[in-house]
Formats: sequence, structure tokens, C-alpha cells
Amino acid sequence: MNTTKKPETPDMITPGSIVFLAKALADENRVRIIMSLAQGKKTVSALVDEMGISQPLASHHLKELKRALLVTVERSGPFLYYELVDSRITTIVSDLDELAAYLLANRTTF
Amino acid sequence: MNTTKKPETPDMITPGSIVFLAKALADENRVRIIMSLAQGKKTVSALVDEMGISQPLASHHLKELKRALLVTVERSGPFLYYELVDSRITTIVSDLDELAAYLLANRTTF
DNA sequence: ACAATAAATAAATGATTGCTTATATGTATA
DNA sequence: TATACATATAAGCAATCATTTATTTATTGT
Repeated sequence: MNTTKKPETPDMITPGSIVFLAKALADENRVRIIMSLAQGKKTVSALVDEMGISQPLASHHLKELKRALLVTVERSGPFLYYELVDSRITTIVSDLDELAAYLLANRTTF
Repeated sequence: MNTTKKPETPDMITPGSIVFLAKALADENRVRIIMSLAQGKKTVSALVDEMGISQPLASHHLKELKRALLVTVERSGPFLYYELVDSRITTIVSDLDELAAYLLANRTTF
């Protein structure tokens, strides 16, 4: 049997991983891409058209989002479909938006 | 009676405010400060000691957190006490940590 | 094999940002 | 008012990052 340790979910909060994620959300184009991908997987060119940014810039930000483990890629013919890894990403984004709205609404109070 | 508009919570998500908050969370020292302030209000010097950073650096990050509306200041004698504006900040930080843990745990799957 | 389209990569640049060192401001106390 | 302590501010520097332009790689259809 297991003597000392058991595999446990780490409940010690690590600044590192939080920063890792926050950095990925700390750019307007990336947030817009995430919000767009919340509707479903899309190609690079679709995102380029939708967001009005250059193709290399879109590729760059998608690469960042992939580095941050937020999206996955899937090829279909000549197209690459990018997709959010998990729906919780959208949830967090909404939560951040809610909190921001709250903070701004109450900013004069303090 | 009210004819057309009613005061409503904006449910349109704004990238700007999300980025605004995410940027504040995109630095390790700031996240550590937030986590420390989750335990209650603290002075600058207390934070400096606790985190092992220089006093000007602590001041600088506290200023950023204030800009991001995440903390408030209160003077007591020569001391300035910094405090988290709202407990939801801690919640968001926990949520980010959870999501990061999940993403890392499943990173090989994709 | 060639042309056309989709997307990634590379290099260069400017802006932002974190950090250090040095200095100034504010507050209390002798 | 002089000294000590708490904190903020300023200036300078190096590193990171977002963006652009140019080029390359990959895929499909002719």
C-alpha cells in the first residue's frame, strides 16, 4: 500500500502558472481571438478577416496561444483550424470581464 | 414608465477591460503581492520583507495594482496599508491557477 | 511540374515594462 | 528643529513584446 504520499491536486497556489496564463490574456488581439474561438474552431484566414489584422500577426498570436496551451490546431486540407482547448477559458475571460466591470463601476468609491 | 432602455449590466464582453486586468496579473511579483494581501491589509515594508524585493520595486508594483483598481491604500501614522479591493480578486487568481494546472496536466494529450 | 492559396517563419523596429540606484517627500519623535 | 523611519518618485537601462515587411513552407488543382 501507499505509505506516505498520495497523488493530490496541488492546492498550493503557484504565481508562476498564473502569470503564465495572465500573460496570454494580456493582449487585446489575443483576447479577441479567444472570444472569437469561443464560437467554434476557425481557420487563420477566417480570424484574419474577422479581426482585421495581418496574417503574420494572427499567426504570431495563435502561436502564443498555443504556447500557453489555450488552443490546439488541426489541419484540414490547406487550412489550419484553431480551437479552444477547454470551455473554462471562456469562463475565465467572462469572469475577468465581470470583475473589471465591477471594479470600474466602483472606482470612485475608493 | 420606462419606454425603451433599461439600465442593464453590460453583457457584451470588452477585450479592453479584460486586458487591463490581465496585465495587472501578468507579473510574478504582483501576483505574489495579491496572494499575500489576500490574508489581509499589509504595509509596504511588510510586503518588502515578506517577498524579498526592494522597497522601490514594491512601491512600483503597488502603484500598478492601484492603477488596475485592485488595491486601496490607507494611511496609519507613517505606514501605508494596502488592501485588496474585493475578494473576487482572490477568486479569479485561484481560478486562473486551477485552469493552468488543468492545462498543464493535459498538455500531452493534445 | 506549375501556379495559386494558406499559413508559418525571419528579421527589423518601436514601444512597453520590470528593475536598479539615487533622491525626495511625508510622518513621528526626541 | 533635527533625526530617523516609511514610502514615493525620478532617471536610466536592459529585456520583453507587438507589429510590419519580406520570405518560406505546405497543400491543392491544373
